[in-house]
Amino acid sequence: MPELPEVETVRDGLERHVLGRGVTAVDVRRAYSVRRHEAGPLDLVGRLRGRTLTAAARRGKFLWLLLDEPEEGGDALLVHLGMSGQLLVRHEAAVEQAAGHPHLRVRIGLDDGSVLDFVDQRTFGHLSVHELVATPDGAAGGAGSPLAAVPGPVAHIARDLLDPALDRGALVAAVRARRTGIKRALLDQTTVSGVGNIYADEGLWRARLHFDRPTAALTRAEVGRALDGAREVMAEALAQGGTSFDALYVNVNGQSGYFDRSLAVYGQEGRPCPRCGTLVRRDAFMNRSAYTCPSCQPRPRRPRP
DNA sequence: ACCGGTCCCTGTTAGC
DNA sequence: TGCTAACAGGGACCGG
Repeated sequence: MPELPEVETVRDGLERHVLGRGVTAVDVRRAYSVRRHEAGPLDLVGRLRGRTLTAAARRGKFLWLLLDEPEEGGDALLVHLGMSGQLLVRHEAAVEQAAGHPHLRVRIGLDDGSVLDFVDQRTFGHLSVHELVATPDGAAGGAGSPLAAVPGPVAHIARDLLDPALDRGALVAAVRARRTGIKRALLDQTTVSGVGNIYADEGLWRARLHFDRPTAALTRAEVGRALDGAREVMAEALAQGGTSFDALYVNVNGQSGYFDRSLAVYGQEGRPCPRCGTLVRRDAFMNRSAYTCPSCQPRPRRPRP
């Protein structure tokens, strides 16, 4: 599934391939894929047609394309890829060849004859148009952090771990102020964004912390290790997968082979921990999974109250 | 205000 | 072989 590194790869690909292009047509094949655009598919089409794509931005797993001739404060096409979403630029013969793709949800025609296709098998992803709002980023950025203009639905999303403006000290404090387990805190988008199940588990393994350790009882150093671990794994994945947009066009979905080789615990139930050889364990967690090394990441003695 | 549980959706795989 | 259930999971939403 697209995690933050894949979303950043897509953003980078959009920046290099569709900026400056004008929107000539929008074909919404499945209304569910634009469900977050409250005024409906026809309104979405009207707000995009004739506009020019002027910038590609991202926060966490949300990405957006800024639109020209802004209204007061500007507006943008907001995209979330969900579990299986892809944004694909198609040229020439590929435009027609892909027109019948079974999972093509929205097709955006561009003024050079190419199209930007939103393909999404499991339909958790969505597109919508929103005006930009200013956010003080109090959740993670703290006082003195730069203001940011983001689409309305992103206003409550904290800065992500790859954001240069992230205030690490304030984030550590915010995590320790929570009354929950460390993995829940890492996955809470209002505290820090962009950390999904994979990077939470890998970051906690690097930090040698069990996912259910209470945040309030962790030291600043321990929280810092968990955040740094997640950030480092994401940065490494980004470095490995950064060319997939150019190379494939058909697949910006993270299937570069990186995960097969590099994941220490995620999806590795029953296989040896790369650090100590103890077999990796899977636990049910938040309607999904949590993977740990039982030796490196011992379970807290007392469960959280 | 904060926290935890539930649900949305579809295709693949495991199990009986 | 054919069916059902489990699973993948970010984020909106809701009740306590």
